Amino acid sequence: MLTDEQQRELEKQWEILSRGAVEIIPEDEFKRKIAKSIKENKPLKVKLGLDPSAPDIHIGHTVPLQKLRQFQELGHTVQLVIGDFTGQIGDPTGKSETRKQLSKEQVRENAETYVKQLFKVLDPQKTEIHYNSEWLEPLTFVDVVNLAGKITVARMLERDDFEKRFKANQSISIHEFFYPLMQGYDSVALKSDVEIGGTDQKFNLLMGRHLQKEYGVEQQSILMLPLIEGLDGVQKMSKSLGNYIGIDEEPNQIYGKAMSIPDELMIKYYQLVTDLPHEEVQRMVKGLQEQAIHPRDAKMKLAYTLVRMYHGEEAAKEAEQHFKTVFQKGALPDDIPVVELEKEQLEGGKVWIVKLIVTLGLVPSNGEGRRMVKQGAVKINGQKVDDLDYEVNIEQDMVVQVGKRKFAKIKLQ
RNA sequence: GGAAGGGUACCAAAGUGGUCAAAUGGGGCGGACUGUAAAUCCGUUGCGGAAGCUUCGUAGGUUCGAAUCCUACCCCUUCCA
Repeated sequence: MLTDEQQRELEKQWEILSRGAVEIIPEDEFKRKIAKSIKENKPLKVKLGLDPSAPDIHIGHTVPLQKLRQFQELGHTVQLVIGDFTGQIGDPTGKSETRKQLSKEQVRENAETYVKQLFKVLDPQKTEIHYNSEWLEPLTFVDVVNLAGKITVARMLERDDFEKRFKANQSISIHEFFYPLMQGYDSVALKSDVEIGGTDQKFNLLMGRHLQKEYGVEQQSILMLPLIEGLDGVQKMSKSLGNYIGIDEEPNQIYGKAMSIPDELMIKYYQLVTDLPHEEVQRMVKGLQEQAIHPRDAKMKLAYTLVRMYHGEEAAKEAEQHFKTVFQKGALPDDIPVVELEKEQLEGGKVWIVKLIVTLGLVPSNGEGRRMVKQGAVKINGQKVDDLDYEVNIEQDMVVQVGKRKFAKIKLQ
């Protein structure tokens, strides 16, 4: 039995940890684990698996990270599993190109940047870092066959994407079946108490429970968090889709990208990827629903918060100021990238407009450049240029703009 | 191993000897309107300042001319074994 104080602690932890979770499997077991941890004063081991092929973290990744942070603040331990072994095998998602294999050194290198970024959210003192090659690589073929024997094909085909592909008569490689097995085996090796992941991970997470039981290890509880949509508001945030906000990005970038998300997404972002106190988020949500707060202001606050989280208060203020002057007042930003031009590139001080914007790196090709000029997207010192044959008299500190966001300042050599 | 169908641009999908740098839709990009939101409207979407060049799985061939026909190869799917 718990003392009254312990009981209160349990309720508090449960309230915080279950907040925002889409599903907890099984709920009562998870609660019992927390209770036991409090009673025995023993932290829970909370596992999160990571894919080392994409070493840049975006705020989509921070959804589980924020949750882990909460675990840590309540005294629990985080087990980060870097899937270096898994990453060497291939691609489980059925996409056609095979993922390029990473060498061990690359993986370690990636992992380092990765971990550095992770610690912007997590507490290093309460984080263990593991590489799953540690226990997967030594397995013999017999071990692997035994592992495969713990599961049937029918069970495998329960997994959503396998099922779909199977029904659609699309190919499924045998090795893809090993992905969930390997991930599940990680939980066996680490004796994890809890594993967290996105809703898309449900099958893999459950596999961990299944295998732990098979191998006689206490089963982990599962805590599933929502996936977050990217800047387009439709697709899951991912690097390959380019709809992400990276936590290592420039303050102005983060601020700007945050401002461009659809309104409907704001609440989700507030709830899942900010570190604001629960009560404050609630106020915001209510304000928006009752239209007491202008969506634009709410979004600016969101943008501000995100910059503050990863670059600090000062940077957030500056980014906000920058946004106001550049986009709300239409002024020029004060940090325009300076591009140096060599004298040889100028013929008598004049350069063809299309060539100029290509040289400055504002557009990738002449064709694209021509289009931009034709469409009135090009400005020189604030003056629109839509004459395709225009020859520019290059001057020192001339500012060239393409579209709303791309600027360059010319420096003559 | 056998038989059949298929591989077209960022994606989906037309095109089956010239008028095809390749319809249409989605996505992207730019402009207008706004709040760098949504919705809407307009434009644009291989490279090249032009002549032209390269592109329809890969390599050859037929032809004045090929995404389209022929040959070989690679890959995917289905059915049979």
